[in-house]
Amino acid sequence: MEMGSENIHAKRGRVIVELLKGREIATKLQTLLNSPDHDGDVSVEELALQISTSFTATLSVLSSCAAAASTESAQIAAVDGGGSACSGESKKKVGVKDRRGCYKRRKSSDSWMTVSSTMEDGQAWRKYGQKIILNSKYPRCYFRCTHKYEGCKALKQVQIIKEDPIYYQTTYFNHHTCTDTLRAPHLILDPDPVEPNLISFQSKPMINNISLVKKEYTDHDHRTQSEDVSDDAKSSLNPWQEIIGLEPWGSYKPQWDPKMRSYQEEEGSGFQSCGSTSLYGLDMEVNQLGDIDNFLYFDDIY
DNA sequence: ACAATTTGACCAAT
DNA sequence: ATTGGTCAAATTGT
Repeated sequence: MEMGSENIHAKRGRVIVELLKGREIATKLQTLLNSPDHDGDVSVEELALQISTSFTATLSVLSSCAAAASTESAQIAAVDGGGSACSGESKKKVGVKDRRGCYKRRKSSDSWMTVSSTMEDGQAWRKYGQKIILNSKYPRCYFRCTHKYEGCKALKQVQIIKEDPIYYQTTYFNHHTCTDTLRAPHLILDPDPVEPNLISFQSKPMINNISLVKKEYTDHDHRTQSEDVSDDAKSSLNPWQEIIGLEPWGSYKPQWDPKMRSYQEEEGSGFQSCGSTSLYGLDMEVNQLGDIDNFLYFDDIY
């Protein structure tokens, strides 16, 4: 296994997948134990073994993450501000527009990550790219806010991390600045799952902090009505109707100039890293595990 | 007709 | 040289 070559991003994804798997099996086991005459196709012992295996795999990934954290912590570190994005007059094919591909990573921006069983988040997005990602089974899709040309800088990246049931890992960059009237009319809610019922894993450089913060979260707020999720699909979400969020790590923050149709320098607001409720050590403010099902938020620092 | 998506090219960072 | 993020022409959808 090329464990060492795998980056933290990929490892994080695998951790999530493993945990999801484990919980899936645990739920199965629960069902099995609750049924009066459990003569299912799988034995209790078998399920227990699968859970154990899944968690072992998770721990294995985590320990390797801790080792790699220090070396990779700077991977998104920024080139300090200053020069324009496209300074050089480089060799490019004739006929190609000037600003193509010109962008620059920013030191930091609002960013957070969620894992959800649906891609739908109530926002109007427009896909602008897709990439095969190293060590990833599925491509990463790039979206920007539909109202980009009104100045909204919101972006997101979506990637399937697990199938059957399907899970999408979504990384958001920048909050929407477009007005409510510009958004989908029936979805005025703040879509940014910044401080919902959350679990945060903060690691500097390794995981040393877990905190849970409670907040209500209602599902219908995050789904469009036009988006017809079949009853079939809905039921398959349970009990997986959660979103797992991972905290912002540094990233760039390009500013789109609607008139110039180009990116401009800008430095923006810091992310309110829900630190107000972060605590050291393992702190469970959520009364029970059931609450976690609604929304998980991982606060993770590289 | 316009709007959204697809996809290879392009660029910065590593 | 490789990788990931973005652009924009071509294509598809409405």
